[in-house]
Amino acid sequence: MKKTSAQSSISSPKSEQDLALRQPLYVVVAHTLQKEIEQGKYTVGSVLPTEEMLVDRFQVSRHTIRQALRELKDQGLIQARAGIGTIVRTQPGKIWMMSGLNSLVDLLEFATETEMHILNTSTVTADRHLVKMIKCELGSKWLHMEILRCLPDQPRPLSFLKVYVQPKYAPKLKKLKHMREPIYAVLEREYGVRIAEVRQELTADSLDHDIAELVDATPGQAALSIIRHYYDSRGELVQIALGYYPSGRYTQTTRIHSKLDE
Amino acid sequence: MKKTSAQSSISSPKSEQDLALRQPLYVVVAHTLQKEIEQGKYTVGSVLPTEEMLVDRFQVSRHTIRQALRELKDQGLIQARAGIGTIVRTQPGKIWMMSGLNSLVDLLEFATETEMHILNTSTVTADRHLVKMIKCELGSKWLHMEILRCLPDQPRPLSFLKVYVQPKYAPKLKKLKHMREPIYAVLEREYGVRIAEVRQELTADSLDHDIAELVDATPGQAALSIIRHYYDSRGELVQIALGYYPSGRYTQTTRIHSKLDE
DNA sequence: AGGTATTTGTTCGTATGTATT
DNA sequence: GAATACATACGAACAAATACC
Repeated sequence: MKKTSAQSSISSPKSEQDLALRQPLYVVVAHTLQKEIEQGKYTVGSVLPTEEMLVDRFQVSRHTIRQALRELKDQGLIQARAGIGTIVRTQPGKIWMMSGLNSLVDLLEFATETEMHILNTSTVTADRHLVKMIKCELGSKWLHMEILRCLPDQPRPLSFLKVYVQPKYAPKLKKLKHMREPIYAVLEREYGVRIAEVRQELTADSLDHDIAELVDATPGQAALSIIRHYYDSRGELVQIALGYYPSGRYTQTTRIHSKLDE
Repeated sequence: MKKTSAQSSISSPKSEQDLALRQPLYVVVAHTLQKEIEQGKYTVGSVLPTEEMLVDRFQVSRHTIRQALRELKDQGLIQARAGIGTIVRTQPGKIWMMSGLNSLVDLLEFATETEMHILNTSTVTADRHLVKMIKCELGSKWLHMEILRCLPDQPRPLSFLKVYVQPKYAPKLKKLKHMREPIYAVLEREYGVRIAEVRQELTADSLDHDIAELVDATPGQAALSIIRHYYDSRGELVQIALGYYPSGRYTQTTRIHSKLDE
């Protein structure tokens, strides 16, 4: 007499869960609310239903509702204040599409909008120079690809990428010449790999002659250089990308929130 | 017979709580564990005590332990995996001190280590140019300060900052010429303002002549330009900072995690 | 100004599911 | 398959912040 009062309005009890969605309840709730915010059901500045009302609506415990709201809070989507309620802060996607990078979802979705032209592909062993560049293990082997990333309606490339992928994923990658989807999407489709975390390191640099020519920029021009390490859900490093973004073509916004301060 | 079994080993029952620390239990637990990781009690790669053991040790519920661990997880400090345990991923502070920016705490602590030389102070009204630069409201008034930020043992400045602060905080700021603490610390000490969120926008630029001279760099050299908007816990904008970091003097690392993907 | 209702924040307890060894 | 350890989910209560009268 405890199991009978479970889910009702958000996902069918057992039929649809078989193939696709066996997701936790709080994820379902969070997604539902996020979609509704995107669709304008709750506008920026407006107040979300109280936790108790959401409990009634989704027929889950307050604990589950709060966990869902915490996800949205961590994304900077909403802001909760005791005594007031939960207000919508920003509309996801809309404004930040091209520049935003607040969550992994944003990062990956942004990558989807670009075209990838693969210049060359090779297999490399990490020497000291490469170890220093991308902070991998000495002697480790990698599939190396050089890529130009372009936006559909822009004359000049967005960036030049040097990508290093674990060799076990080489078969499906090494013959590619052109992609409309990022490499992580290929890995997911072909190998079932899901990226769970990205760590990136960001500096300013001057473009050298070779790269400047590739991206149609002037040598010495300022550029963002970004090194990204991609990890799967088990914490294994699957991909490293080194990107050069000439100044004026890319801006990155980040949100840093405080929960633990002293 | 429920309240008597509360806190014991982490904070004295009622004596020390009066003046300073009336913090939630999970914050205390999180801080304690973080300090212990910093001090090497748990090294990188090692396994933290199980949640049940932590329940015994801190004499709090598992829910509270999990909330504490979630804080550390969100910072990228630890990684939990079912069936395995909770492993330490990175040692906070140590390596990333100069470069790291994973949480607001890192950002603010990093700022503490620098010396600020205030070049000049003035009051400005936002014109179209300023609105475009720092994305504030047209006609709003700001206390403007130009600052050189230096690291104690480095010959050249780390960065040049143009800072805009709400005029209501001007009295305690406008006569300053030198600080060993960042502006937010002054605001907190003098006005009780606590920064709860920072949004930053990051691009690469070439240094113009004036700024290059100030930071002892060559004109045209690449630099990170970072715009930061500081908000308090009520979501009010209290400060905007525009920083120029010549290439080679500053690197920023960020961690992006996925919890909600579809 | 002050008290009460509302709403989120924190904390306890308990049970079951899932991943790993 | 069994034991271990984290993940998810239920319920309940009180505290703290805010709004309203």
